[in-house]
Formats: sequence, C-alpha cells, structure tokens
Amino acid sequence: MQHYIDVILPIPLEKLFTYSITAAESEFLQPGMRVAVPFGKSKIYTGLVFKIHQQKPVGYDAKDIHQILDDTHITTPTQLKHWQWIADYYMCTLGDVLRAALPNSFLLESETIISKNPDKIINDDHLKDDEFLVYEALHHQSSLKIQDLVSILDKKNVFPIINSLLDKEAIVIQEEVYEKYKPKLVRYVKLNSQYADQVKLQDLLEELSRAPKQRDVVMTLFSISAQTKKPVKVSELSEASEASSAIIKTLIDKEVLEEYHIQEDRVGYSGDANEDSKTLNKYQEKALEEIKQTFEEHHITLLHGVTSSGKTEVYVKLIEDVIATGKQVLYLLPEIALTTQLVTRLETYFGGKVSVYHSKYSAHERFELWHNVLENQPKAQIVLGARSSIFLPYHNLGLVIVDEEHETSFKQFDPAPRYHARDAAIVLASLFDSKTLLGSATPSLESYYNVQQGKYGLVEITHRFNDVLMPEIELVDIQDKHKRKRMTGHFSDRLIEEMTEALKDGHQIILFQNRRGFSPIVECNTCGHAPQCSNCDVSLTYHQYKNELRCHYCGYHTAMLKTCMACGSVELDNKGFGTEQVQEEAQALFPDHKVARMDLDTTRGKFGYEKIIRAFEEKEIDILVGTQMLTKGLDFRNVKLVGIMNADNMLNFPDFRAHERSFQLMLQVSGRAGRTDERGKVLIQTYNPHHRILQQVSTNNYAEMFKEQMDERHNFNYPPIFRLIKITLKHKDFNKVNIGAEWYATALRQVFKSNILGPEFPPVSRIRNQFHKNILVKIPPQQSLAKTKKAMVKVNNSFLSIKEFRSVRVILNVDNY
DNA sequence: AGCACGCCGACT
DNA sequence: GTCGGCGTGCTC
Repeated sequence: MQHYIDVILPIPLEKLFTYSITAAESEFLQPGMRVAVPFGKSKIYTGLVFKIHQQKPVGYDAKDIHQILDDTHITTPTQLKHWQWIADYYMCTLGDVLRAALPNSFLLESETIISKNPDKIINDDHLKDDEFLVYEALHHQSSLKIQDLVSILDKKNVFPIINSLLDKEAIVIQEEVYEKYKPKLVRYVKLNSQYADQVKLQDLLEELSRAPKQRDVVMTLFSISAQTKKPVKVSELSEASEASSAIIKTLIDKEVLEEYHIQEDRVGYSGDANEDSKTLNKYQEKALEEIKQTFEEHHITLLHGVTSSGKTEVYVKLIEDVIATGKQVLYLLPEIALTTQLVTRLETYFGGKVSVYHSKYSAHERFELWHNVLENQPKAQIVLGARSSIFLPYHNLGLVIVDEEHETSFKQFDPAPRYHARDAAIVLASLFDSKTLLGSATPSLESYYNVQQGKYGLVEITHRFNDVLMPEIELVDIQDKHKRKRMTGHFSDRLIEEMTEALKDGHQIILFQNRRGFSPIVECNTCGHAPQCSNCDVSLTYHQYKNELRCHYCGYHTAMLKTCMACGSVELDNKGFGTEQVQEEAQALFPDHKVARMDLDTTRGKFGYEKIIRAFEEKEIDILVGTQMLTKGLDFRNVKLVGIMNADNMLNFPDFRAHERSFQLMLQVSGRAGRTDERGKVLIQTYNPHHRILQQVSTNNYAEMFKEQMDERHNFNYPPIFRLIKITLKHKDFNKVNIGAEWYATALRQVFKSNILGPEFPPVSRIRNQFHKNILVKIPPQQSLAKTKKAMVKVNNSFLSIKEFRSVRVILNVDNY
C-alpha cells in the first residue's frame, strides 16, 4: 500500500501538494507536523502535513518528501480547522494563512551550498573567467552559498555559471535546511542571597564605601530591581551604572553578586508575588454578574463600558475563573495598546501565567511562546496579544476577550490573509465551544447591531471608576471665532483660556489633531461646508491634476467648485494642518511650557513610543500634541484638558464610516481627561457645532449615534446591513488596469447587477509604480455569502485565463472595513 | 510566490 | 556576438 500526504506550502496557491511517503513514515507522521519537501527544480520548502491518505494522485507522480522536521505535531487539529475557515472566509489560500500564522523560524527554506567535486580535477584552462573565479574561490573555502557567488562575481544572476560548472562536473551542489532557532542564554545578576539579611547588607555597604565604583554598582542594582521588579541583566546593570564588566566581575568573584543564566524566554515576567485582583465596585460587580448571565444564553457578549469604567478589572475576574478550571485565555488588544501599562497591570495580577505576543517580538520569542501554548504550559495560560495571536496552537481555550473591540487595526489589510482578528477570534472561541467577550467604550456599529439582532448579549457600565464624572465637553465654533478674529493660528480664545488655566494649576494637556487623508477634501472657509457625494454618504476629494472633485466609492465626479454650494463664499480651502504645526503654535503660545508631539514620525524608533509616554507620565511634558495614537489604552492621571483641534476633517473623511469613527475617536480622546478626582474638560473646535455627531459626542449619546448611523447604513446599503468585498487590481501598466478593471466589473455586474460599484481609482492610485483600481461588491443581507464568493472566484478565474490580464494582480478583501 | 525557459534589444 | 530585460508556464 502506497502512502501519501497532502501538504500546505507557504505559497499563495490554491492547491495542497501531495507527496509520497513510506509506510514507516505514515506510521510516524500526524497532521500538523512539518516536513521538508522538494518543490520545483531546486527548492526545498517547509510544508505542513494536512492529511495522510492512500489515494494515489492522478496525472503526476508524487515526489518523496525530503525530511520530517518534527517529533510531534506543532499545530493542532482545531487550529487547522480555524485556518481553513480563515482561508475560506477571507478568500485566500491555506498557504497564506500558514505563512501568517507560523513564526518565521518554523518556515525554513533551503539554501544551495556549492562545493568542489572531490572526484574530479579540473584543468583551469577549461574554465571561463567567471567559472575560474568561482573555482578558485573554492580552493580557499570549502563551500559557498549563492549569496557568496553574487558578491564574488558581482552579478545578479549566477545560475548559468553554476549550471555550466555542474556540466563540467567541477562542482557539486547540495540543498541544506537550517534550523533557525537557537535558545538564547542571557547573563543575569542578583545580590548574593546571604545579603537578604538587613544587618549583613549594612555591613556590605559599609565595606564597599571604600570601593565607590563597586558600591555604585550595587546601588544601581537595587534601584533597577526596585523599579522593574524583574531580574536584572548584566548588560543592563553595566549600562545603567556605567561600570565596566570588570567591576561587575570583581563583585561576582567576591560573592557579593551572584551570576546566573536564564534561557531568554520572551518577556517572561519573573516577579514573584502576585497581587490579588482588586475588589470590584458595585457597577463592575453588577457587570460581572450580568456577563455571566448573558453567557448562559449567548456565546458572545458585548461589554459597553464608558472610558475609565474599569473594564479591565472585570476581565481580570473572568480570567481568574477560567484559569482556575485549567483552561487557556486569549486577551486580544490592538497592537499599540500592548506596549503600555496594561501588560504590567495584568502581570501584577497573574504573574508568570501571562505571555505577550506581539509583532515587535523576535522570531525566537514567538517560537518559544508557540511551544508554551502548544504544550499547555502554565506560563502561557493567558495570552495577551495583538491580532496575530489568534493563530497560536491553543489546547483548551476557555475564554476570548477582545478589548477595544471597535479598533480598526484588528483588520489586517496587507498581505493576505486579510482577516479581522475580532471576527476570527469569535470563530476560534466557538471551535472550543467557549465564550467571547467584546469590550469597548464606543462599540463598533456591527457589534452593537449584532446585539440588537439578538446575536450577542449586552452588558453596560455607565459609571466611571471612583465615580469620577465624565468630562465636560464644550464645542467651540471656530467659524464664528474666525469671523470675530478670536483665533490665534489654529487656537481659539476659549482653548487658550482653558489651556492657561490648566497649566497654571499644574495640570497636563492633550491636543488632538487627526492627520488628514492623502487627498485633501475641500472645505469652505466661511461656513465649513464640505461638498458631499450625491450617491454615497462621503465627502468628495479634491484631485489637483484634473481640478475636480471625486467620490472614491461610486466614481461620481464634478469640476472643482468655484463657490461654496452652501453659502456662496469663494474662500474654498483645501489645505490641511497637521500635528507638527499644532505643536509649533502651542509652543509659541506657551513658551515656558514643554510641548511634545506624538505621531508616527516621533514614535518611529523602537522605544520612541514608550519614551514619550514615560516623559508624559513623569510630567516632563506639559502639552502633548498627537494623533489617534493618543487614544489607545493610555491611562494618564494628570490630564485635565483635552483639545480637539479640528473635528471637521475627521467628520469629512471620505469613508462611509467617517462619522462612526469620529464619534469613537473623539470619545476615546475625551476619555483621557480627568481620570482621577477632578472633572476633566474637553474642547472640540469645529466649523460646524451643530453637526449631529458632535452633538452626540458632547452628550455622550451612543444610542442616538447608533440609531442615526444605522439609518444611513440602511439607506446607502453599507455594513453592517450589507457586506462588502473589495477587489483591487494592480499593474504597472495604467491601461491594463483600466481595461482589466472594466472587464472585471462588467463580468461581475452580469451576476450581481447594481450591487457592483466602480471600478474606481483609490485616492492614491499609483503605489510603488503600480496602478491600482478598486471594485466594490455589495452583498445584500439575504444573499448567500458562500454563493457570492463562489461566483466571484469564477469571475476571477475567467479573468486570469485571459492572456492580457494574467499579469494583473487581483486582491480580494472581504469585509474591507 | 519563486523560478526556469525563452525570445528580443543594447552593450562589454 | 552575449547580457539581461520580462512574458509565460509550472510547481506534487
């Protein structure tokens, strides 16, 4: 009996690949193990065993596998089911999912190793110049890699030379696979245990007073370990105390310090005492009870708690319950919120049971966490992670928490799989037959809609922790201020007043300026009106090259207006202002105070973000100017005032979710104000203080916002009523994209009629020399998703079978919002 | 996706 | 004459 395996390869091909294995191998192999397999003429890839069977493939001979790479499966059957769901739902291949899911160090690729043919002596005369160079180099070095050849020959394509050398039997080549992972040992120091005793410690310090450098080192060690409550690395200590390694070595030799090694294990938390979780206040207590109740009837519950209501403590209680039963917990957060206080907070409650998974972590760290989860180790019982942590090999997941559920960064846009981590996490939980808790102060419309539809349970917390009042929100009409010449740059007199006041009392200020989109929208300087598309609920975008206004959704366009449609003014403006300008102006207004900026530019470095946060917490910064980054998971105690510089450019953003996003963003920023005893204040500057969303923000009226926005979504057939799939065509040839997109859209229209929008150029139509064009498929609520996708795949296949279009890249993005 | 094969222009 | 551009087709 012949045995075969179907293997997932990390390439975007629809098919699985079948290899033949021996009977012994079939005994040993299980789905979820990795194998190295030959692929194509010369490559060896790492593949994952998907299925073991005895069906001989028709039409080709299966190759033998190269090697088995694992002793036990590294993925679980549930995980493979989940991946299959992701591949189906988000219209990508299992290979795409595999590549996103496995830490890089699992996916070894082969490397070609070139060495001399020992059985043959070649006369140099028979070699051409390039060949001679290579052969010559092999005299000095026994083996060479492709990269080495490239640099020796200074040529890109070295394969012809390798081939001719092979023909002449001068060399042999070999494909080698490397295990990339090596455990890493790090040197740590601690005070020798004999000095745990206070008296002995006193004596030691006394003794060291004659060796000031050594004394410094010991003192620094104290302060570091007091601050971080973590083991201290030798490197850290020597850097912080500016002591040479010789001094530290002396101390170790004198047995003052003790040296030890730890296998570097991610950011494993090693502080000892776990703090007991906090007692809940009555609102939290009630919420907790309600969550447990709703879990009786629903698999998913939405926790809608105002900012600073202490949702985290409620999560902590739920997590405690679940881990007591020995199950695992996944706590999903937007990437950026992970770098902050929250991690530390959970670590103080759960200590070594928390593991963090996050794209900033190295391949090694991910590799280790993977194993810890797979082996169901206690230290990975709670995984705190960004979106990619949904791919880990959970065993018995008991609870999934998705915090800041409304965050759009849960959706991956590029590359495939273009999954939404919240939605994929819900599916994951259901595969374990366990519960999901979504948390947000400003839930996404889709989740709240699901509550309304009875799919999710709902629990609300309407009081802030310690009964701190919600900040007072004031709208400042800057159109009026402009008219009355009460503006200094972008600052209204009201804002300056409040800022002066806050600074006088030693409070801190946050100024929020959302970075505007790439293509500017047009705004009337007199009335603030921005022209809207007549078919879609979005603002039109100004396109300089044609001097026209366009809608990016339906393609509607019109010549650039000469006068404002609302008030007739000729002062139409399309200039934006960003955080940098705000920072400059704020500094000029308050020269005696420290103003800092937090946006993509200033947080680029590895710890840039933490540095600014730290500085702000330590009150080294009085005024912090920033973008949306400010809204995520930060807990500043001393902020009294939040200023939103211009609410309009958020509201007028050309996206059907602009209003929802603005509402969420503004409430989230507002939540940064007044977190302790004093009531905070929020000033929102706008040209349009009567805008419904601004009214709803100022009264914190989520229900009304939800209702009105849902009406809009109903009227314009947008999610969550309709579903969306975006198709992007890319090619470096402008015409090809144009003609191709037209063909594609026409083909789709034959099936879906008017539910196809576009093709339309995106705001940035050329990226990296590739032209882009978008088609939007709207899927009515009654229409089967599976059938829709099937029909789309069919269109896609016929498209790609047309010769001229074969080179056009097609990207399918399901739920592209 | 890679990567080889194959067919045309511009240079040592 | 070759080097190398990228169109085309294939990978178990």
